[in-house]
Amino acid sequence: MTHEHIREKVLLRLRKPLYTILHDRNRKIKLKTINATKGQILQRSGELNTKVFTVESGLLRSYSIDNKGKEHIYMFAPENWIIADNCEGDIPCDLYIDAIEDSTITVTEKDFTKLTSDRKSLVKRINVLQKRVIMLMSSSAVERYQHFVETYPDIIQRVPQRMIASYLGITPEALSRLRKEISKNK
Amino acid sequence: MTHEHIREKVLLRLRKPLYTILHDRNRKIKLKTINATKGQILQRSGELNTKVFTVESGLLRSYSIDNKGKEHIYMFAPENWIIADNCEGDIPCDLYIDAIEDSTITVTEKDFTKLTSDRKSLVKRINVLQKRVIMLMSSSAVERYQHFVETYPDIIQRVPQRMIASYLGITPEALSRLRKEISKNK
DNA sequence: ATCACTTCTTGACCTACATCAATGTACAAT
DNA sequence: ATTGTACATTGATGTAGGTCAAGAAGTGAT
Repeated sequence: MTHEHIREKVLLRLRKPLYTILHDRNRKIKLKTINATKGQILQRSGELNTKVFTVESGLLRSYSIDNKGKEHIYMFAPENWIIADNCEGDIPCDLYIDAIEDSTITVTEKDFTKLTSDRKSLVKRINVLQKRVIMLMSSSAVERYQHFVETYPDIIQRVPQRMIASYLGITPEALSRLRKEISKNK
Repeated sequence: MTHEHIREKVLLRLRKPLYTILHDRNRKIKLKTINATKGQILQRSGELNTKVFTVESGLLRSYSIDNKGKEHIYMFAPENWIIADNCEGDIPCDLYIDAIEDSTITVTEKDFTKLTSDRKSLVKRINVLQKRVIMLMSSSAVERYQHFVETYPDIIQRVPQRMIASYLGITPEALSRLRKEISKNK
């Protein structure tokens, strides 16, 4: 069974009905309280999602699935925690969110109009960190290097390699060898 | 030479004079513009620091130093980026910040009084992520596990081990073995 | 009670990356 | 020109943690 097959299988398992809305506390500010049963999925990677979940009781988690079908948990959210994918309204999410225990959750919509430029920069920063954490957990050194090169092509020119290595979480020796491999395969 | 010795040596190298203030643009809002030369350190780990650096030109980096004296770069900050340790006013910083190139930087004070509860939660989240990134880069699986147990003792009771493993970035098998080791050494 | 299902554990083996040590290379200071 | 210093590369070897496969133990459904 190839990685593709495993991934397919895992993703299939995830295609289940979405949560049901049990109670509309206040329509005007788009705030709903829902109950989710253990295992229920609240959000899928790839969806355009603008929801923020506040856990009243129970336990949620957010996670990504890598190209081998392996889950990587990004965050647990017990009582009083807020959990959401840090994607903007028109960008597909990276994360799945589901319930580890039966949970009661308040759902609100992200309000992008209310974002001050100051808060926007915080949100952006969280975005970068989210990607970084997921990368560190699920990608090889080669993948992390290539992602870095694509994302910050200018930085590469300006800092010594050993600092790139230090950013990627590997040794300068490993980076040197990995670059050699990459250039060989072209 | 032991790790302690190496660490001492590295830390010694870092005890150099702080930056000098060249220009006070506006005292009232505590905003200063400074020039830093390549290699100059703007902030040290362990300091109580409430400064935020905005890079006008040049390139800064923030990094931590682990218990073997090894640097781990947390972030590069080229032109127009903001860089700061995400510590609160009365908690010592985890990060060093220095200049990779000669740089011009605007320095502002963090203003905790102005933090809305909403923004506070974003800042808190960044804090958690910062620790997580540094952990993933510089700590072993055992250390990450122990840190997790200390930080979220309740979560441990509520989720299957394989999810803890998935959060830590290791396999369930590895976690099982590592727990065995830890319990053996007690 | 039994079956299916999931989780945890254990063993054997593998691999990505680390460590250590040597060499090369560029460039700044004298 | 020469020496020093920081950086990159390469080789030999070590190791933390991954992979695969096989139990064991718990748990819920029939």
